[in-house]
Amino acid sequence: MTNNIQPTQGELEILQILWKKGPSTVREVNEALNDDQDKSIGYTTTLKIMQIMFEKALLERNDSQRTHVFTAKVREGNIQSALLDRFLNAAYKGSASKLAMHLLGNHKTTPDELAEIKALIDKLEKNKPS
Amino acid sequence: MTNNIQPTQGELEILQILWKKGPSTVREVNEALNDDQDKSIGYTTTLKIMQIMFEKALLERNDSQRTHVFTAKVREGNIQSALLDRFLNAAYKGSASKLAMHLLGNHKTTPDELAEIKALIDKLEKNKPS
DNA sequence: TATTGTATACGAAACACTTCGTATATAGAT
DNA sequence: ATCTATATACGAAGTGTTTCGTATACAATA
Repeated sequence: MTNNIQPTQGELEILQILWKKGPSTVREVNEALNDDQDKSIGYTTTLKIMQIMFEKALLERNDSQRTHVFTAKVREGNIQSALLDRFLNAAYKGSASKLAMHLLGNHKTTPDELAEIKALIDKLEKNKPS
Repeated sequence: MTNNIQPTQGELEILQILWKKGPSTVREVNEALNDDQDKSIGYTTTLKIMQIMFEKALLERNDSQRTHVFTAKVREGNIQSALLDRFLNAAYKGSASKLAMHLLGNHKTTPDELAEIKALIDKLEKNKPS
């Protein structure tokens, strides 16, 4: 049940890094966090959050070496879908089409992406012939 | 600049009610909150949050009567777009098409809605002929 | 073996949101 | 004028997240 998982903002940032870079040490994650933008986060802060994430079972930890290596235990797509679900209900009262309209209307999407989405819609329309 | 506004979960629920029902008293909002689902929120809790929202300029207040009447000072679409923006960056690293794929893939959308979205895509494609 | 650098563990402070108890004001009925 | 019901105001406790200082462990090296 990945539905109940609610990573916080900080946790999500760490997950993004682990999803992108694969298994990493605290130091690597911390440096990646500080690479981003203008932020400056202390090493022990990152460590603490990752420890909490480990307790919450968001991360796996290999502690066979002195320097532990952490891995995201949850899948990117799963978390995204769960978060999307919450967001859709909280902000759009469940109206997926309204969200889609805002999404496509407000953000520059490349022609390729538009085509991809349209292809998906076509597929959905075929599978569900009312 | 409605971009900086970050209503909390509780604030958003109150905004939803005010958007739907229009100007309302604290009691009306509180009752609407308690109608929803299985929640049970005290009157003073609702009052406190609405007072804070007033301080944050999320709400307008007519206190010419003993019973104050509150109105959402922010537009539904504006808040939704701002929240969507944040969410898109936090959870999808800005990939609107990936979000769209999840959205359409995971949620039952009616044929009408799909058609509506497709029409929007067509329009976008015409306006931006690469 | 003693020193140094770097790792994790622990605990507490800072902050924000939510919740509600209690105080106070006021309108309306007696 | 007093009483009652209901309104807002205020303050503080409970909870969760983020932040980091400090303690402790340990490996490598001098």
